[in-house]
Amino acid sequence: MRTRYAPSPTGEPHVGNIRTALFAWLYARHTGGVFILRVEDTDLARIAPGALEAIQESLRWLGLDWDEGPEVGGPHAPYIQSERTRLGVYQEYSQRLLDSGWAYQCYCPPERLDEVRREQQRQKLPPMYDRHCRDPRQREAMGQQHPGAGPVVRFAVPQEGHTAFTDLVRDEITVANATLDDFVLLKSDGFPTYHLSNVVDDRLMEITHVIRGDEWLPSTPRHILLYRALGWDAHMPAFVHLPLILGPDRAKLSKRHGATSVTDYQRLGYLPEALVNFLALLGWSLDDKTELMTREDLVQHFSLERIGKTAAVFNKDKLDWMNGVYIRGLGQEELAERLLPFLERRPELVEGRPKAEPARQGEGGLPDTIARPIDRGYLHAIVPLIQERLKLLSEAPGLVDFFFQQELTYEDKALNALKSPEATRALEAALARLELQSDFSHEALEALLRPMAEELGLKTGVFFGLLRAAVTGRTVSPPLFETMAVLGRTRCLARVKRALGLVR
RNA sequence: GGCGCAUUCGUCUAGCGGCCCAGGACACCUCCCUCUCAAGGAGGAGAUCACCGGUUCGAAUCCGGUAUGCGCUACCA
Repeated sequence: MRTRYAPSPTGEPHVGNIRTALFAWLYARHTGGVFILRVEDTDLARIAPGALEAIQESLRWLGLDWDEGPEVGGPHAPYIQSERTRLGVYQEYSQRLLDSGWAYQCYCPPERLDEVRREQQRQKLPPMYDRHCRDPRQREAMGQQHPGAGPVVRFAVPQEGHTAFTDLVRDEITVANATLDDFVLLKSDGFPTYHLSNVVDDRLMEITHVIRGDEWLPSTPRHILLYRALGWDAHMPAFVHLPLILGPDRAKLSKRHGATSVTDYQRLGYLPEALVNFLALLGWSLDDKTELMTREDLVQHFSLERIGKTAAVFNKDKLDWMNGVYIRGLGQEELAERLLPFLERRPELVEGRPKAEPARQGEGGLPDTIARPIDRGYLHAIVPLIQERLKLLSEAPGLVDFFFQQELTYEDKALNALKSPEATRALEAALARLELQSDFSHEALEALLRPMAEELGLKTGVFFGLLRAAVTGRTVSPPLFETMAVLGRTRCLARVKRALGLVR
């Protein structure tokens, strides 16, 4: 089996798009086939600088390796369509269609096309090219009228009959040829349109399964017609149209919906393994129960038969949950490593992150006042305390900053809780005991402090809350005794004293 | 406007004629655990299977129509 992912380098790849890559990759890996990356950059106006790199980075980050394509090469190189255009690949097939009468040159200027379209819309007719230049005499006249502009090549769609094909997801699809217009194959700049380049390259690269988004379903009949016109009937690939991914408003997911590019998710602190798992479940399922699957599980179980037909809303809450599950499943060393770039705010450590971009939401890192590089040994001690409290890697700075601050900043809520004679009395008593305590293991601290609550006539929740506020500056933190143990005796004593100083 | 596709809890989905007055997951609610927050455990609420008609002893599952939604309708992919 040979599948391909054929993105257009117009920007950072978006999750809907990369889901298509995932499915094509999964199918190739599942069948022991070949996964190809092909770049469809035939629209000069739309290509974005750096987009190709972003696509490759995204694929790499998710672990979707390609067997043929940019950088790795392959028997059908080049894999970049602008380069193939320069080699005359599409020109050749366009000429072949011209010679066999399946295509014709069209000299209609854009203004005329616009006008025709407007008129059709006014009359509530389907907007289609009126096939003006399909007539050789008209064509010649038009050519003389507009000598400057290079002509485009259009496909001569049969005006009668139907075109049918089988989609592996949706079964039989039939369209009346009369509803198809004479679409452009070769643009006046000499570059092919998607329809031509896609069909030609899929054949030349011996693609067996065309796996792509549902938005391509309507143009598949054109592609079928092209295969036939080129005499490639016997080599028709199987078509697999994937259900679309929708935003919360149920419209096709796009940039309007906020964070949708793969690199955005990376920056926000999602794990690639979580994203892969989540994306695989958008339009595919194994059974009625299984949801957590590693990349290996997915490769092993993936099948075209179990791809769904209905468009799916991207459920961010569920992704967040799944990301938390994967974070909890990480080894502590591993988690610490992955947390480092988010803590130090060293963008170059977040793989694939293009160098000098301004920090985005969730990317704050620890305050600049905290020395870099941060102490790894200390971080390793902290990690177990926050592991089950993280949904996103980017949440770490907000959870651990108090561990690192030299001069603790107190939340208003925490400070207010300390401002009562009761609180002062409790803190003073605790401080006195802590000063005599040398063992700062969490067990020892608990053994020391828990009985104190009763002595002071305070509920443990209240008493521990006061200590928490004094030692972390927060009303919410990891468990008190473990936190104090990690902070250590010196910091704890200093902080309790400082808190007393602030409220006395 | 034309063409195409789709329609099961708020969301992702299971279901391919009787096992389903519909199962799982996220989110939500309650309780348990508990020093806060999480995590975890136990429950709960939530879907007249879009609607109408047909086929059948029997339909979420098959057929037809309707409605709604989405996609496509460029010298963009």
